[in-house]
Amino acid sequence: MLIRTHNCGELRDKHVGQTVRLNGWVNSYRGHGTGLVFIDLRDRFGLTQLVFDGEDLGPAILDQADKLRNEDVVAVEGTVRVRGGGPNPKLLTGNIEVVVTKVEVLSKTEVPPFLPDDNPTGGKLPNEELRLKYRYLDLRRPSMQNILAKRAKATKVTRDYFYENGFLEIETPVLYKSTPEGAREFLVPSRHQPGEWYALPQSPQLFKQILMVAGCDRYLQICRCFRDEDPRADRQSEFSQIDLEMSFVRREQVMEMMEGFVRRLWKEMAGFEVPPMQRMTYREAMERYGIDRPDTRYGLEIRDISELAARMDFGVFKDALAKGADRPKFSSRRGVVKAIAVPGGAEKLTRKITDGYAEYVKTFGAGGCAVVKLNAQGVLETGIAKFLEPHKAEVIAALGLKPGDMVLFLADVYSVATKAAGELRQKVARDMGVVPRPGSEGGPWNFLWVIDFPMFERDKESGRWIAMHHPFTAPRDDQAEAFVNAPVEDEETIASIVSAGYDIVLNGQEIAGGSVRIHDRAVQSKVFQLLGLSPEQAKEKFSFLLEALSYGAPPHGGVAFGLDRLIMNFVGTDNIRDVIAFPKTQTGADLMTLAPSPVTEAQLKELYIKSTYEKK
RNA sequence: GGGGCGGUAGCUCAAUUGGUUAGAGUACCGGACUGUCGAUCCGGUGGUUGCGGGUUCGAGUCCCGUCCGCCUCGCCA
Repeated sequence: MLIRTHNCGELRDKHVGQTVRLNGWVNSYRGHGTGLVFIDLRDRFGLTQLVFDGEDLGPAILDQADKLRNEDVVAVEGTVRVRGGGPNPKLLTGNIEVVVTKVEVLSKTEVPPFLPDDNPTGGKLPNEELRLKYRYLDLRRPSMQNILAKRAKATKVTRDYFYENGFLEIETPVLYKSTPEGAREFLVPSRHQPGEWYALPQSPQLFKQILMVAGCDRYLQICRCFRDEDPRADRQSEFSQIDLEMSFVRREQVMEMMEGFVRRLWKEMAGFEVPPMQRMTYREAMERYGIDRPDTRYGLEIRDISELAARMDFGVFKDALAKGADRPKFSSRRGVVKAIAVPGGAEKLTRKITDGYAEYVKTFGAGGCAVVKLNAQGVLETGIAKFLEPHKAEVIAALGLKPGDMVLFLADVYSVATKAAGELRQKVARDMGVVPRPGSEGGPWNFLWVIDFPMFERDKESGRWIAMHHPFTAPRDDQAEAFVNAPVEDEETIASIVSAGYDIVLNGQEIAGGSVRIHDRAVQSKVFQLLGLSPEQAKEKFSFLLEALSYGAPPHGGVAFGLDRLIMNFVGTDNIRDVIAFPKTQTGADLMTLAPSPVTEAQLKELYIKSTYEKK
């Protein structure tokens, strides 16, 4: 084999005159019959033009060139020379070409179902289903190679940063104990213990805490996590986290370390200097943006106008406000009226669009969305104008309205109105064109800490308390005493306790989340009590952790970053499958390997399993 | 589990109100061509319209079911 001396992206003017060997794939063939053939040779480093020149070398070399087709794998030897037909500025190697003297076909290809071309004729890539089936062909596209390279760089920067800061990279088991709260788990049967099962970890949460008890001090892992829930455009059932944990810290130390990491990562990946990150409480985020991961790159903030709305003679508002009126403020079941003022919306948001909003908010459980315009003459128009008219001055003052603005109203219980308003705000922002392009295209990267999450929330179905983050999340340091002393039935106090948790939000997307963990047994017992776990039940589920914590646990805390989402930001895609080498479909299938697939009866028998699935 | 969109040549798409032999570009095959770089020019092969039913004189088109993919609600501590 003609082993390469260079790759296909590195030859320049300075190599002219040298004899070189290149290996790669035939990217395109441009023939000129009996005399001259051009072939672009591709590897992941670039393209180099090869020339088969009949004048210099006689017809034999052209016979060989004629046999080559797109995606054949070849090795060539030849001489570098300045291009005879002028340079091609589109290629890094565009000043030179290699005059081929020897060709070796390393691997002849079948006609591929599609060519790995980032700019195919017609401008559209083959559909994703086909590209996933032939993933190895799709990954040959330069842009996919670029993504894989960026991902590799991001994980290297990650390891460098945390290694420099004293973290140990430690692997934790993939076959693990089932702890069935949280996401649905993937299960793996045990051959040695008939009827018993492993679970694949939703995250290495408990192991990393135990590593702190084990004296590892600082732990890092770039790990695979598994959650058997329906995927989305930005979510796979099998995904990667940058997972870490630190000993002898409180919230500030973890946040400082994370911010340093984000700063380093963005500098190296995007050349962007991350400014000091602002902090916002969960409550403020919910009030102003209706979501716990607010996109603060634009305004359109949500206002609570419940008091004003109560005085309006409008049935929809009155009915909503009557709900749970005796409940405390921010109670999820207390009625509220929320408003979003849209500057310039009167003109831009047509009836058709606002009708669409009414439909849109229904998907989040809201009944609809009332609309009013303040026209260019300063007159309230359309929708519910007549109900607002008697309170016009107050409405204008409360929402800071100017002629030409529009207001969208949501009236419902707090949880529904807030969520619907938050989602609607983002949709309106897209429609109004006020969302900046992602940072990879020059727009701002907007980082934000969200802190002071409630420790507990009521489960929608059962009505029981559930941990908002997970049951090992500590209360904020100044809240621990009040928490331990609060009676279980003291709804208002329990609901007001905030945790020592923190999320990093980037442009409205949660990219990391974590917390300081409980290392105090009184606090941990109280959490279990609230969650309705008896000491026996807690012991059965988490005995290994509780036992570990009882043998000298250092105060500790940690965080996990969603690696796939980080990479999506650096490559500028909104499709998570683009940043995973071998992704799965929405039904968890791998279209290349055709997993999942049936297994033999013998395999099942060995695992003491019988399938009850019946073929239709 | 619910809602929406899609599936026509290897690929990207078209096909009037249900109406002749389902077309185009590209890929592929053959031919021409000595400076191309999305090469060009000429010719050709290529179809179970995802699958199964139904309505109709007639179905790519309408109806029912089903499979697959995507988006989304629920779900994702």
